[in-house]
Amino acid sequence: MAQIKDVAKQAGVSVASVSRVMAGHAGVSEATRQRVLEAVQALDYRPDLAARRLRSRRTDTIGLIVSDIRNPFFTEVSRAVEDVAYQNRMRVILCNADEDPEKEALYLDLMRDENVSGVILSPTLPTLARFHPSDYSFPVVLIDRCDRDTAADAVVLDNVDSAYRLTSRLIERGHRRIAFIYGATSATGQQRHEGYVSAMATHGLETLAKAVPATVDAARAAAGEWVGRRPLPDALAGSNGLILLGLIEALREAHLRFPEQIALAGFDDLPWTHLVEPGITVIAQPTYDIGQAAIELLLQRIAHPTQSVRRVVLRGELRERGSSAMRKQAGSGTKATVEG
Amino acid sequence: MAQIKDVAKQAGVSVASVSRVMAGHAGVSEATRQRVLEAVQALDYRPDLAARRLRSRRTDTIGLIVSDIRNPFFTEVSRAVEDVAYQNRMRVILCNADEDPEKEALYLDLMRDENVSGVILSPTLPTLARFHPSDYSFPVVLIDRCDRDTAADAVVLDNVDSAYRLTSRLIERGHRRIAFIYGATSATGQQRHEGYVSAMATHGLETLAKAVPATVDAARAAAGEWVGRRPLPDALAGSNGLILLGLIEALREAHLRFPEQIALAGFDDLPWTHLVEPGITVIAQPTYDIGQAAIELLLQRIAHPTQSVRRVVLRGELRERGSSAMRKQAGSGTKATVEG
DNA sequence: GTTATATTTGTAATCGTTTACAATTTAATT
DNA sequence: AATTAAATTGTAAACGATTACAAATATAAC
Repeated sequence: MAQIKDVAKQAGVSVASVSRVMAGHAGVSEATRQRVLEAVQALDYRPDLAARRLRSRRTDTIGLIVSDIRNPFFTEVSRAVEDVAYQNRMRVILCNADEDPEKEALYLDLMRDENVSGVILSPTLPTLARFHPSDYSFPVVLIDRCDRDTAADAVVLDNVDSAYRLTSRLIERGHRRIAFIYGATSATGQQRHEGYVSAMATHGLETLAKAVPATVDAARAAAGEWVGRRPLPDALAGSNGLILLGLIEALREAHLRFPEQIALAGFDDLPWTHLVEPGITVIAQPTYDIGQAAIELLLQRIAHPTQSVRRVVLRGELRERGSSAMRKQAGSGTKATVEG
Repeated sequence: MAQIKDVAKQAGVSVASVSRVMAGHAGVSEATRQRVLEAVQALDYRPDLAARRLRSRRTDTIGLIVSDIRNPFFTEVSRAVEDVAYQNRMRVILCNADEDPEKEALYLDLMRDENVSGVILSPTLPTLARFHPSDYSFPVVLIDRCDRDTAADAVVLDNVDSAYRLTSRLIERGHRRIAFIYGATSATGQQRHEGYVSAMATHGLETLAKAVPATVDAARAAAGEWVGRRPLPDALAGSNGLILLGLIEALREAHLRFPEQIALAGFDDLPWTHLVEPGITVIAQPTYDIGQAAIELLLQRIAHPTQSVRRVVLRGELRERGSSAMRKQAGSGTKATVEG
């Protein structure tokens, strides 16, 4: 492997000039710039990153710690982060905390070791509760999960509003007894619950909510209890994609059809929400935009460490499909049977 | 930040001893080991990775280049890779090539720059066609996609066999005119097509196959042609999850129900395959195992650079659900209507 | 108690860059 | 042409670890 001194010799200049050209620094004449670039080409020189990072004390690397890589929300976010980061000559280290606070702490430690320029983090609840930016040696941008009073850069959905709108739509469609099953282990679940409660209160309706661990199985079990009792709720709503999946499974187990026997709605517009007949009404998150906003916010923060704390709130989009249809009305699609 | 010499001073030993303790090398007495560890604790010392990597010329980092991070297959693989890697004190750089050969080449270049210990790669077709391990400065393990004659470490599904079994099952169920829509841009699509052709030939049946770009839209368009014509095929099969999704959308558009009017089967057991009534018959890939096998193979290769080339072939599991049911028979589930 | 051997320790060179600073060249001004 | 200022270039000292190699110490063998 060619080194910087080989290039310098070949180009007939000093190593300093080569370094300056490689880093794109000013203060080097066009003539030497050309000669250096030629030598670089000729020798296929690539600067040694370890040496560069040691000396310059910068890594141009950012860390992305997601709570669950299997969640399509985070894969889409990570695509955006990666795209923008590489456009800005930054590397990305992607870590999956699997909703485990210990793993999360481990990865945050690792970020310190790697001396990253910054981190994008979707924190677990305990980490968020104790989160202070000053505890970290690098700037942090929170995504997806953030409390109202967390003093940190963040990019989040308008969770309360979105849940309010989703619930309101169910109410508009004639549903009254609306059960809400939400994730107990994340800030988003709590905030979406808040929006649900608020919408129910506005319309003078009683709430039927239950907090569960954010897994398909827990949601199915919880929903199983609701649908096993009589009277049935008019509608079931879930605070995220996994929970929604659990709700559907519970309905299938109980041989209940939606929307004829019980309506359904939730968060996250996953690939299957329009496939499951007659389609499921959801709040769609602007996932790519969230990632993009997060990395841009982080790059700004890195460039201006003292600028004031910013919070970007993006709006969820209500996508209404058959699952939230009016009660006591025949399914409008291909199904022939009405009310079991 | 404490440095190695601070620790050495605090512990009353030389920097060499500290280094040896940190690296877990032998040849240091238990007494000094303890004193060093105490000093490390006291000063909260963490070795500088850039310095270590520069001097030792090792990064203990592996690269994982996946073709499409949105594909659940790859997210699951990446979880496994990450788990095993971190257990072995290795870092992972995850890159998403988005099925774009140029991006892929860029990332492979980046891996060289990062001086990674090894790379796990699911190559695009052009890269695979010209793939020679010796072209890279690091060991490479291929996953998911590999030709029969590629001389490289690899972990793949038994694509031909799995497709053969899937097709055979459709034939057993009474289907004769089976259309197969497969991805033209990956080795897996081609191999699964081969298995389909082979099964059809074994049973003396004519093939109805079409290669498409591996996207939902392309699959829907292609399937749209089949289902627009008469006579209808008896069954539709797709070579991966995205294509399967396209097939279902095409059926919905044409108001065709499965399995009553046309049967359906495919690859990849995604979260929704059992939700779409009456469930879709698929070949499930052991995704986590594939990732695990890949990283283990890579670690072995790193430890023994000259060992002979290995290929791990994992078996796909046929999961039969309602979508492949016998022709001319009423749906056995909740649906009331028979044959449109 | 010597000698030989094995184990443990320390010194100092090294990894390949960046960058402060000084030295030089070029351009601008008088 | 002399002087000053600006732009360019080069020299050499970092950056913070690892690791030959030599030196010192402990252990074993006789």
